[in-house]
Amino acid sequence: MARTAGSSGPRTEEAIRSAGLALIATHGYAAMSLRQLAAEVGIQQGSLYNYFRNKQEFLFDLIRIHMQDLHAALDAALVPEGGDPVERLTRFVEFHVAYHIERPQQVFICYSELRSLEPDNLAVVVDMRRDYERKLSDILGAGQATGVFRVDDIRMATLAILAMLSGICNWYRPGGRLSKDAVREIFLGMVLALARGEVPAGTAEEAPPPALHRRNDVARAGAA
Amino acid sequence: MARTAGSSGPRTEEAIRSAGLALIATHGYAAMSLRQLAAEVGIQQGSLYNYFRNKQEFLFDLIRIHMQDLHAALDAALVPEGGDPVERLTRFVEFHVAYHIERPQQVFICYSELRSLEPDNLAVVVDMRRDYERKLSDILGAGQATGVFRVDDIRMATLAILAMLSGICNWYRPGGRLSKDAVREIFLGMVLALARGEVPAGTAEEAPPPALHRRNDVARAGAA
DNA sequence: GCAAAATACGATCGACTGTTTTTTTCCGGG
DNA sequence: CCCGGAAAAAAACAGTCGATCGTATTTTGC
Repeated sequence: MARTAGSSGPRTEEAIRSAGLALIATHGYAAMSLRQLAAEVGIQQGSLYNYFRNKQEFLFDLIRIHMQDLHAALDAALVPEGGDPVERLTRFVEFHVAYHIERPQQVFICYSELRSLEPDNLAVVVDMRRDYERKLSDILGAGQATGVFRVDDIRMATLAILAMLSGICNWYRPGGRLSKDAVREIFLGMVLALARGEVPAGTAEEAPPPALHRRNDVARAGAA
Repeated sequence: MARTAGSSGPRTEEAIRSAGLALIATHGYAAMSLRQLAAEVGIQQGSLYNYFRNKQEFLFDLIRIHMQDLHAALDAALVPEGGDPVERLTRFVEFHVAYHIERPQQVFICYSELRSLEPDNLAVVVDMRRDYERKLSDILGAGQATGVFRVDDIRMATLAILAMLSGICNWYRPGGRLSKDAVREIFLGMVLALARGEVPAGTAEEAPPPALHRRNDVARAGAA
């Protein structure tokens, strides 16, 4: 036998993609064998090579396409460009949480399988991620300029926010205690609190925050 | 030839452990071959089996021992048990950042290689992590009771804080822009801001926060 | 200095790996 | 109806994998 009845290229390609996503997310790229993947799709292992040149290209495509989709979706969520920084940060957080919570497997792979990418492929993905981070940094910077945000260090705040938001994928399960909407609003509240900074009780709202735990004195102590 | 001159069990064991840590952190558990590990240590592959029964046990020991050390170190950092919640949270954050920033490889493995653990071993590690999380939750709960902390959901705040703190290991490099101490203080400030919650400008400091972005109405909308 | 334990070698096992090639069959457009 | 290209099977390749074994040598305790 050879070509099976009812076979269709695009349909098989999609099946390979989604099966590969699940297998890599569950067992990891290195631990997923192509025989396992083929069995999941219902074809022979050799036939996979009608759809990619090698295993590495398959992983890279999976990651690259997700990152491209992510960028496009974020840009769509952030138009119109106007709005004050609080509103833009709100839109960013609500988008990020909603998008990631729907695609936990892709997100997990994009973080945990970077080490499985060959150097050239890794460089491409790292650049895309840096662009994404910058979009958040720009919002924080704008809010810092108008005074609605008070973070010690914009770069640190960017990384902290992305880490806590992306971490949702590690524990959120549909049907859990909280709905997706609830999780989104709770995390939005925490991000806004973080961005607005420390305002200890008893301080007039327009007064600058006390020096306690603010950096600038210690920040460059160990800079290279 | 057989036993080599100058060979010592404990010394080899430590060499295997540290080489394995680096290899797994770099390439992943599945991608690390025992031949690679043995070559790094400078012994033959079969000799590794004098130090563990199989590859899985090696990974499990690596993770389990780290978690045990982590717990012991945290407990030591949190004594005496007294102190107000802000001080205890400060101690927790400063400990967590300092401890994790010194052991990025262990931390990375403990998060990313959980999927490589066999079910029984995984259950042990998950339990240990839950205990660790609970210690942070208890601090947040105490602060919530006295009113110094105002988070919408203690469980979410626990996960958010741990995610943003542990994320430091993913990007911190010695000799970077910020010293370890600076990173620690900046993240402490962000955690405190997050825990103290949203206090919009114009609100009296003792008045309860406005309902905007607070949960309770929406939290159980999709609960199972 | 001698016996027992510790340590490592070196060869080997069968199973599995990613990949290539050839062959067979089916699908879609003329 | 039929033919070219698409799709999959089938078989094979050369390596590598984790694991086991008997054996040789060194270290250690007495």
